[in-house]
Amino acid sequence: MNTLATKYDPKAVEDKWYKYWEEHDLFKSTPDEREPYTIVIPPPNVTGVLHMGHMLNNTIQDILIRHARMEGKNALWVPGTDHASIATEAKVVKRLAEQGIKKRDLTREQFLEHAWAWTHEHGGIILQQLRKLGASCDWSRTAFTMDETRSASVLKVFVDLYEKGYIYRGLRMVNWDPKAQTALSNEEVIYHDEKSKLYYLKYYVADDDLTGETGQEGEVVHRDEQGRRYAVVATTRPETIMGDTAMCINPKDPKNQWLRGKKVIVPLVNRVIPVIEDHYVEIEFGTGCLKVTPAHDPNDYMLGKTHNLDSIDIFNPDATISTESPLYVGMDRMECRKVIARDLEEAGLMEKVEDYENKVGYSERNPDTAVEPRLCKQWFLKMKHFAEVVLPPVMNDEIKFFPPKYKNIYKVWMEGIQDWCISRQLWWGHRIPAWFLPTDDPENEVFVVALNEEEALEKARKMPGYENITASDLHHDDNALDTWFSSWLWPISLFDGINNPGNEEMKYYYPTSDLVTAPDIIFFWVARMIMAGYEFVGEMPFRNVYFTGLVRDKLGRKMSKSLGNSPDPLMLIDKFGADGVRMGMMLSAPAGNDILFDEALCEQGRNFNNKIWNAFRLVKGWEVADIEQPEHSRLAVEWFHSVLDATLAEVKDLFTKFRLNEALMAIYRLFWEEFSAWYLEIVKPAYQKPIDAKTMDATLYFFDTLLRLLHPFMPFITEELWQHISERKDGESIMYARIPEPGTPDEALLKAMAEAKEIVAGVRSVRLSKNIPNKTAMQLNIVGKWTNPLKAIISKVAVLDEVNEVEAKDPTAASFMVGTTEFAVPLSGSIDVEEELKKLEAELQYARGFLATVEKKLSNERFVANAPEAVVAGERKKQSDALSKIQTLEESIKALKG
RNA sequence: GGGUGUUUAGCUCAGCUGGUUCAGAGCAUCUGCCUUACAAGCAGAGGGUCGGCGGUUCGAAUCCGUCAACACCCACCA
Repeated sequence: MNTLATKYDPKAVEDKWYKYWEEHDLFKSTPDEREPYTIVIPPPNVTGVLHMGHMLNNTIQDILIRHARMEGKNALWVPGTDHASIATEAKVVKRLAEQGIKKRDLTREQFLEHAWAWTHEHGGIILQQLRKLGASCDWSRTAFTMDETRSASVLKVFVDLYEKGYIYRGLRMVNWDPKAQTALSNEEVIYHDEKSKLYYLKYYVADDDLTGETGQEGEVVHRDEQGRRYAVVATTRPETIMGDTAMCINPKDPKNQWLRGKKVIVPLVNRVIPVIEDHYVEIEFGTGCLKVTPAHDPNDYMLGKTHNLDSIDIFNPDATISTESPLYVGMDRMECRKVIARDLEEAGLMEKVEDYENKVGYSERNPDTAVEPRLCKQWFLKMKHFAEVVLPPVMNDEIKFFPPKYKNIYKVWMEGIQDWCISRQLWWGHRIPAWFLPTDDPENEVFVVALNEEEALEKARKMPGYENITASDLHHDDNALDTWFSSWLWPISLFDGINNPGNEEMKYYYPTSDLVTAPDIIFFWVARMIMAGYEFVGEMPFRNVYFTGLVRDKLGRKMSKSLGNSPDPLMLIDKFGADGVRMGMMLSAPAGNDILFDEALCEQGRNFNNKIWNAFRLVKGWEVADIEQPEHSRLAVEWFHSVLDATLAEVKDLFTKFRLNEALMAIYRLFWEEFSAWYLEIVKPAYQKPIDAKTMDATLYFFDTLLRLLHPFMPFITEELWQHISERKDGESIMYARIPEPGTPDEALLKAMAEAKEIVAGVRSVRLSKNIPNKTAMQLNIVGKWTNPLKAIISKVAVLDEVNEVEAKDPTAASFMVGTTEFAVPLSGSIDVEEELKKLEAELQYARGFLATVEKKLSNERFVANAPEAVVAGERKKQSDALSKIQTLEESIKALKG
């Protein structure tokens, strides 16, 4: 008798095996003659902590990596973290603020010291957490987007792209995050529908001589009590009127013809501005009058350019009102909106206010902060060339997207691509390798782009007029690069392919195999990595991209801190074990759909662990003796080989399609149903009786193979049991055990077993309804001939002491049908004739109905004429089967009644 | 305002080019069992007009049209 506990305890084994794997360098990969299989991790924020999204994502990656390793490939999973420029800087600023330190009181160097301190303090926590999950990353390669190699790569690429003419500096209306005080790319702006107000403001006509009305139909003229005329402008942002430099109407708008050529007065501000005309203005929107604020709206900026308008920037970088404004200086924009609405109302300059719903852009990294359009000089990367290069390989599946619906999303983005704003007014990040030279004309900057200051100086001295310049005259650009400007190089820079092109590692590991990521960064990251791959290596960065779903709670809501519906992954691991949680994640993760996470799934995972554990206890408890192999065991071994082969083939196929949850489910059922409930029950020797060697060997082989199949999903318990199943050498691990190639299953045998199971279920059903204990051996009669080859199995599992062929059924026996064959279990006592009749008659009725539909089909000449022969033959078979079944039932009923 | 995807059992999902793998799986539910591996378990059972309507076809969950609901992506109507 074995002494193992009846419940599996993950805590006792998980850390032990992780340590073992690390100590024996089992995650490590170096180039060799095997086929490589490579994944680069989507680098998490260096100071972040593990959340459910990471959990899902990294579980999938680990499953793929472990599976590839067990297929004999040289599997490498490269880990690392991202410096997350804007998010990390925000955290550091916040912490400094808590200590009473303001960022602007620090020098760049001082600030960076704090940032590095923060990074070292929190950095890598998330990588420790990944270890708990079982992630088999090659930790010796752990990289950071701001480490030496990666930083050098970024600078080199910047200089290269500048020299190729793809990077330029331009004055543009950009998305400004007033909290972080930096520009953002278009992709970093998240639009939300928002309930707001539409304010209708009165713009009086300046020096009104009351002439100019056309009297045409449709003309709308507003007058106040004194008869003074005014235009009405609808706006959602009254606080920007201080920046108004024109009012615009559509020249074809009949309502506003009288305003043509006039000047109007900005309310409260009393600035006189011209009325301009442009077809851009929608006649139907509001009153057809648009206030133009070139400094604070992209469309207005465009109007300003075409109509040569002044631009008044009334905001400071933090979105408080600047001294350019005559009013409300220093007030926050949101506060100002309220105040100015009140003041306009009081001054009688507000026609009306309506409820309105519009879209407002928010900063991705500061979700409470509305983005402010702002005109400023930034660095941009021209994208057209890149988009043209990378669209075809995705569309023609050289790079495959799973699920493929993302191809279309990718295509639309590429076709409408805009230049990428790559500069950020931040310190935490890669400093832009540009140096400005002194110049008398502030409108025209003079700068050089170079890898470092020495080179910059050298380049500067070659410029006319700057021959004698010194290093102290150079001003290094203060801006940092967008974080994604380093992550887009990740699959290359991890192998040092930028600094050291064509090196051995690049040749071996690049292109990587699969990328696993969430779809929300398809543009930020996936698309740009493809661009970088083709641009800097001339080859795709990965062959397949598997987009996971979003992790939601079981009600389908997004996980969020405010809802409190986001479980802490480490608490889950503590409660259910890493294997249990991994399985819980995977059970709920159909390819490409969002996953509705429910703790109950981890429970199911834990229960499965326990099932495996107990199956192991059973098998390990058997004594082997030199005895004959029983017939039922021989058949069971043969049958299970076939099921195993079928599942091996199925799982192999599902892996190529990234249908991992289905693969797991197939293995789960194989283990629980086929192996535990059927196979083990068949071969299990009687209590305290030994087992024959042949069956034991086969069983251990099966168990071993099942553990291998399960290992990618549940690495810890499988290693634990695999190590116990037979003697292993130190350093040996299931991680490198091969998953066998599937053989050809014996279809006839599988079919026979399916029938055998039905017969067994029939007998068990009789037992249950007649209250016959499972231990009591019974007799089973078949009406007609036995054709099923698995009689021995049926006898053993259904606990039968006698199996006979009979001519006719004993009317007092309980009967059931499998296919067209009737089986009968003779009962010593009398059966409930009434109940048995009811059951048989119900079955008869069903069979007759079924026959009717089949015959209707067959009597349809067009069906017989048009349908393929095999289908018609199938229907005829159904017909004859139904007829024979009906006959059998009718006879039974007659016998019972008689 | 454009575009894409989804809708099949109480829940989460499979069902590929129309027909014997066609209505399936897991979980949940119900019934009976503490049967010497496992009650975190065993055995058995019930449960769906395949979102609605219309069409093509001998035949539709599957193809076409249309409507509806939900989800996501994109877009400068203040």
